[in-house]
Amino acid sequence: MPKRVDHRERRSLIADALMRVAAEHGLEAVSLRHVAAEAGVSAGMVQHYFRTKDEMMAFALSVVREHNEARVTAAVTALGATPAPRALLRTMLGELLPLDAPRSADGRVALAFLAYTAVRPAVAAALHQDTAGLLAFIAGQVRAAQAAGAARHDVDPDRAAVGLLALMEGLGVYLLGGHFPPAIALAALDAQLDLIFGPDGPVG
Amino acid sequence: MPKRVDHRERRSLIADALMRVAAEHGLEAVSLRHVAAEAGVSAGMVQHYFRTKDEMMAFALSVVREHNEARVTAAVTALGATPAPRALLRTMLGELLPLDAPRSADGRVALAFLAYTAVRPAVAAALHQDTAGLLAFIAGQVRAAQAAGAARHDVDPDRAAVGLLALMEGLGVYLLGGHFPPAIALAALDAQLDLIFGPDGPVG
DNA sequence: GTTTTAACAATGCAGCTGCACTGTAAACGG
DNA sequence: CCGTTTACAGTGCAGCTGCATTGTTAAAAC
Repeated sequence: MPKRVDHRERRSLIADALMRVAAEHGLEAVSLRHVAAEAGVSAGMVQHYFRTKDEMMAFALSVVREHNEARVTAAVTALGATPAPRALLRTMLGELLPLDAPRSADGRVALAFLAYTAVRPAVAAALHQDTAGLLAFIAGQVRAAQAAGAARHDVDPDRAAVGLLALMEGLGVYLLGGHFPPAIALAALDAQLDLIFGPDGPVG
Repeated sequence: MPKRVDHRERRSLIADALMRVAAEHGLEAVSLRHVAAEAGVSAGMVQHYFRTKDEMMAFALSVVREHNEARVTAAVTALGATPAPRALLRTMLGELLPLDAPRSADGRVALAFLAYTAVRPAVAAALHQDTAGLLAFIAGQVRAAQAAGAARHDVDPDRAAVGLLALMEGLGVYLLGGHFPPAIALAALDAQLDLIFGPDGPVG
């Protein structure tokens, strides 16, 4: 072997370039040569680390998922040991919203992949797991708040979880499309939390 | 002139073919020749009615918007003269969800265009108008229900409208991705209406 | 010190892309 | 009857696509 190289590092380098291209020009602008140019490497090198374009796309999708997961866990752990469910959800869902440039770039890539996987169902399995995990987590938080008397008892935790997650996704889509500014999205998120936890919930 | 032809009809024919291609294989599979083959016409004819591909894409986007608008107005007018706000919104938002094959196909195209316009902001102006119109309409319905005592008074109509529309959009995205079945989406929509109008609103 | 092998780089190729261009047939105005 | 105009069909072309192939270099294994 020559200079042994960290494969993961190179693949991440390429995937980052891919995401930059996708965030700026869309997924259909992603080609081996474009990505290679963006990464500042030769097209041959890209082919060396990804045997096919599909393999590269799949890896990039997994990176997007890891970004989101890292964001969620970072936001959650930053709140300390036993945060109030409402504050936890507000932080978590707010973190997933494309409210600044880096999250907006990630969001555009994620949206592109959403459209991508909607047409290639075989690739979408991992996304389903993420959604299911988030739903279970959110529902658990709502249930915990109900048990503590900090949420309305006439809401179904599972349906509320679906509603909360879908609301966040929809807000993200509209934000990415520039349909309304971030403040509106945050206000809608808080209003939704008010509806579930009551207007007097901890952390308005 | 030879046989005078209805331009709009031909353009619609081509746009329909484009949407079929986009719904099945994504927007990146849309090419002059693919669309022409799907429409059963020559590639030269497509070029005759659309001078550039961008012009064709823009027209197809407008067709998607018209589809949605037609669906909304049809659903609304079918409810008669003075429907209850909650029933109206339930019908309208339910109609916009990709719950069956034709709406799913339209939804996939719409999602593809969402990702498309997120990267080409210049094309998105018309979509903003649609969103603004829907938001104003929904907020008006919530306000009317409040005035009639048929909705909670502690909800802000504008925020509720944003929440309702974003919820619907998010549910649509998750449905298209196959993240959960239609029944879950409808349950979440009804639960959300319960939160805004109270569990005893007309038409459960 | 030789052989093997990983890490690239470069080239080539068939196929597709949007688009310009040319050709042809037909209906209308004169 | 004729020229203009519209509605197509067909061809050609430069450029890009993914991918296979073929180098070339250099570090590791023996």
